[in-house]
Amino acid sequence: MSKFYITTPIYYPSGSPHIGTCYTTVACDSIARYKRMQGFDVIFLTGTDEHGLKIEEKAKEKGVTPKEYVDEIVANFKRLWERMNISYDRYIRTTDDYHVRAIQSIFKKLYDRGYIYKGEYKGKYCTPCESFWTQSQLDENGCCPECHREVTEAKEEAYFFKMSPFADRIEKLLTETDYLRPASRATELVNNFIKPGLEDLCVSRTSFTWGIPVDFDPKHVVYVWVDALFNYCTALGFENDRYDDYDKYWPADVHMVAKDIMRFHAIIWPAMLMALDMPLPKHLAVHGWITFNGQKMSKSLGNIIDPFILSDRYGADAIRYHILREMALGADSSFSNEIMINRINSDLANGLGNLVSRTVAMADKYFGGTLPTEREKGEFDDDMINEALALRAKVDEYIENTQINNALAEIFKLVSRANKYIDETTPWVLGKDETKKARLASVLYNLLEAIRIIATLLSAFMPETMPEILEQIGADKEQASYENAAKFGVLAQNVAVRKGGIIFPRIDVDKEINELNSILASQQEQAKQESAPELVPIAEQIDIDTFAKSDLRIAKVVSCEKIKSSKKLLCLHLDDGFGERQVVSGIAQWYQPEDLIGKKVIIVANLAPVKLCGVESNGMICAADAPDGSARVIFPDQSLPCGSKIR
RNA sequence: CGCGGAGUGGAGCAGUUGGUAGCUCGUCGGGCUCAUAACCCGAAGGUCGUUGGUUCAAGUCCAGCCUCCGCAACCA
Repeated sequence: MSKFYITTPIYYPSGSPHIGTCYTTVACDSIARYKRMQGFDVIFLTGTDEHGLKIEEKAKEKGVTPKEYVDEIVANFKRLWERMNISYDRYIRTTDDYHVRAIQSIFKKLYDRGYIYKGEYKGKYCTPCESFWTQSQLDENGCCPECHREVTEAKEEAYFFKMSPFADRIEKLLTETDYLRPASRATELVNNFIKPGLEDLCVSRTSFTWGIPVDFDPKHVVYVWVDALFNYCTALGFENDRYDDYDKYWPADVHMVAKDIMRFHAIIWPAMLMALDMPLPKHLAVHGWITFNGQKMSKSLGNIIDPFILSDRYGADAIRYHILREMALGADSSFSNEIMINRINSDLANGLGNLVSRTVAMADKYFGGTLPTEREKGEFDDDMINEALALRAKVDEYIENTQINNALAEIFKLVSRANKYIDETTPWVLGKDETKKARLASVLYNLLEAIRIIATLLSAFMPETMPEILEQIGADKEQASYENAAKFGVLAQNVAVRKGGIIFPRIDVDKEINELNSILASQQEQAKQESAPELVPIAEQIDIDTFAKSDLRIAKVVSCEKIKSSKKLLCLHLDDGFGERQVVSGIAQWYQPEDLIGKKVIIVANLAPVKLCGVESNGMICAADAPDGSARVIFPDQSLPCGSKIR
């Protein structure tokens, strides 16, 4: 029996799982189930990446230990996976002790081989907080985001992983093999990261402690790359004795990830495996994001789609079907309540559900539920039967290429074909004619067979409802096997149907959309309240002399234009009373150049010049934070002359 | 000129190596009545973002332009 190893990423439990993580997991689950059905020896792995500064901070905010904090969220993830019928074989947590030990030994191995070396990490350092920050983490004044005091350039001792030795091999992996799916993303990676030269990767930190200690240098903690990526191996027992099937299952057949972490899996992960001379995973399947009404999902927009709510309303399988059917491998897919409900109605309720319902009802009505064994072939039979017989091979191929949406589309073509077959053969007419009983039995039998094949193949994608359908059409487990999905005539000639409830109820579109919108609105309200702008604490006290060092002046905007290569920057030419001055300001999102030209503003006149996106900036325009997160420029009394000093 | 993606009937998308546009939903008309007002058939609707080029022939190749999106950068 051949093996098949498929993984989701390990998710970062800094918040509840959303529809995007749900998609990745459901997609992997469906492939795992399909492969199991085909007889593969499958391991399906998912888990959580639980270390790092962010978790440490969130836990601190809540007043619990980091472990307590992640335990709670992990429970949430597991609850959702249970709700969505995720059949994972293993769940790895990077806080599991076997993983911790394994990572320490992997880190040491990389070090011993010379691929990890000790170096210096440069960044902004806040002395009172003893914390390192990157440029983007700093607050709006370029100060420490925690205490809002000044930061200094500083260096931190850190371990680095050498990337450059692997650049060529990685480029080949991306451009000359079918590792990356879709392959079209390779150019992006090569142009952005490989061609400019791969920089060595910082793989340890001393600025936080919630992580795996480097055992030979314990003031360091292993940073996410080594810690998280190797989960795919440690979960099989690599460098630990919790499991012992690394040799059997590695390399992975498919790593599925969303596009935001493609880079890590396409470049960094292969590099680390190469450094240890380990086999590389066979495929990296990259999918897009689920966007909500065309926008990226985000907490601040309050448009996070809650899979718990949706699955409670429409059932896990309906949600699984919708997201699997909608998402094409490379591209983003737009989600809206309307699209989802329409899809559920047309495909599941009108198409499949109704097909089962009418077929079973007719078997019931004309034959009391049990078909007689006499048969009579007729026109249209072969056409539908052939289509049914050809289906499995097509689905196999799509699954092989991780194209789940196409696999589902293919299956639903047979649903349509079967519905059409009913119209072609008009069983209700046959039912009125005693001499046509054998023909009628054939028609119904063929329909039941088509449904059996459909439901069998679909059970990997909709594991909750398909058994119900199979039950209704009188198919037993053996008859609903993968093996039998490529055969016609498997059900007993005198098969007995069991009429049951409606499997996919039709949804009242308008009513549901209204209700979902009101749920969304109340969520949004809640999100707003939770993120109610806490005022930035007043900074450390200073004396008048310190303040006097800042020279604030009135200046008039003479001209202003957008800086083309950036999204947020405006370049302003000012008259500061002494002459012309060029200032760059990050307010392009909120102000058009015309809004500012001719206006007087307040500038910090004695700031050291800097270059932003290549444009020199001498000073800064004063602006204040608005509650919605935007910045509003402060306009002083417009009669003040340019150059007036503010004090 | 930072990198990449996208612009196709009302909406969402297919269109492989160039040969006069397809699918799903929606709309309209018809049929049927077994079924979850479901199902089946038919019709309307597109100068395939724009301009120019290559070709007997371009949505499909080449060049320029416009618009949208994502990433990166950056937000003093």
